[in-house]
Amino acid sequence: MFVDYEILIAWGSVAKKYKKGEYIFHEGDLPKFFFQVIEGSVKIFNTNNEGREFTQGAFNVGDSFGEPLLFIDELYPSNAITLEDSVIIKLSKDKFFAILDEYPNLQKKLIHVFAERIWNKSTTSRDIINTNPESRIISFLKAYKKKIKKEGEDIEIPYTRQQIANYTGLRVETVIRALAKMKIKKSVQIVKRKLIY
Amino acid sequence: MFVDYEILIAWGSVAKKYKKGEYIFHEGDLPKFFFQVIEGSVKIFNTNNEGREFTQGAFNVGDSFGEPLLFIDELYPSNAITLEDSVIIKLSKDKFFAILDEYPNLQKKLIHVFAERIWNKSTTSRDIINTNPESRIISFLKAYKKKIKKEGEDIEIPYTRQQIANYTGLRVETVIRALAKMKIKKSVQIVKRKLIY
DNA sequence: CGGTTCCTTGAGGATGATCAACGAGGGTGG
DNA sequence: CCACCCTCGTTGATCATCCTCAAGGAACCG
Repeated sequence: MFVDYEILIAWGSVAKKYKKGEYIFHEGDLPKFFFQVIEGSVKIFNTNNEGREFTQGAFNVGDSFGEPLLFIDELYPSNAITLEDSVIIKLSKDKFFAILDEYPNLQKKLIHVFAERIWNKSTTSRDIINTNPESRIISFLKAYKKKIKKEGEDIEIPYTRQQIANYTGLRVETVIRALAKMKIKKSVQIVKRKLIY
Repeated sequence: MFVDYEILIAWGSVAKKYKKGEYIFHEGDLPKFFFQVIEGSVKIFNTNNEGREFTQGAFNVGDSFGEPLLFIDELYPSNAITLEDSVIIKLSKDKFFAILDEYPNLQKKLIHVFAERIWNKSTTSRDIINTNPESRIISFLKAYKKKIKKEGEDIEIPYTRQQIANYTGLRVETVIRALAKMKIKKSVQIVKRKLIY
């Protein structure tokens, strides 16, 4: 979702700078704030005890994140970290609710955004549970192209092998080997280590 | 979510009977209706080409389902099927929107329900991606107990091994063998094949 | 009882994970 | 310009885990 900066500021929200790699919240924290990215980008993710990571989502300039938790009585199920130096605007839960009451069409926007996230997470689980590495990777790539509205064309994928692994729940080596096979099958191209799909 | 029957009926919704195992919609269908369970229960799930199944969620009397798709421009990512003989109320998309406009606190309810679903799906992906069969099963059991608000006590789990497998993305045999180990470790009990946790 | 559904067990195999090592490329500072 | 570092990509060998296939047993129901 995106809430106008004027509104956020009028209601007393505070912008804060974060260095690359700083945590905005941790798994298990009590959710108290609405967050929106002003500059930079944010990743929401989980790690398990072996340090393995799973990326739940990424958020860029204009996106808010973590809002669902404000509506339910649960702790954050994941961590949020900046992917680069960033500025994040922060507003207390009750003020956020007040804004929602004031601007009913923000509620509609929110419903819309939540609906998208549910759809996203449904398709992701579906793809991850059922399939082999190659299909998982293809699903991920398709989702990316869809997100940036380049579904027709071949584009360079701006993710490292490790990032793809984190999004698909695979290991780097597995991603690399799968991509190698896919290159032979010509389902992807690899030019100077850059992935094209 | 739950919308009062009087409201639904006033707006011309239709109740339909379904036999056990009938499809309400299929993956790939165009979403056109709001659905709410009046009697019986519904499961939303995916299958892959090998017939493997993944359960996305289950819905009981009073629950609506599939609503997120009404807000976005996508086809159903999953199937919906009745788990027993059921009665489902059905309302066209635009009438559903009209109701939402009429009753703003239904919007709030909807936001709340969507938020819960997002949380659910996040924790599920987290648990499924990262962990071994035993932890996945424990996560599933915990989620179930939480849902029915019996978190303190040991209860009989009303799911077959196959159903647990479908929820956790495992195979039946794996579930059975994991449960056997867990029984030895005393993390679950099995009495006359019934699972207690 | 006969059928159906569910549970169980064993053997064998495939696949992805793990561990270890190395190569390529880009950036930085001397 | 070169040396160094750091991140990212790659490869091979080995292993553990879960899946697959097959068969049979237990429980329940009409």
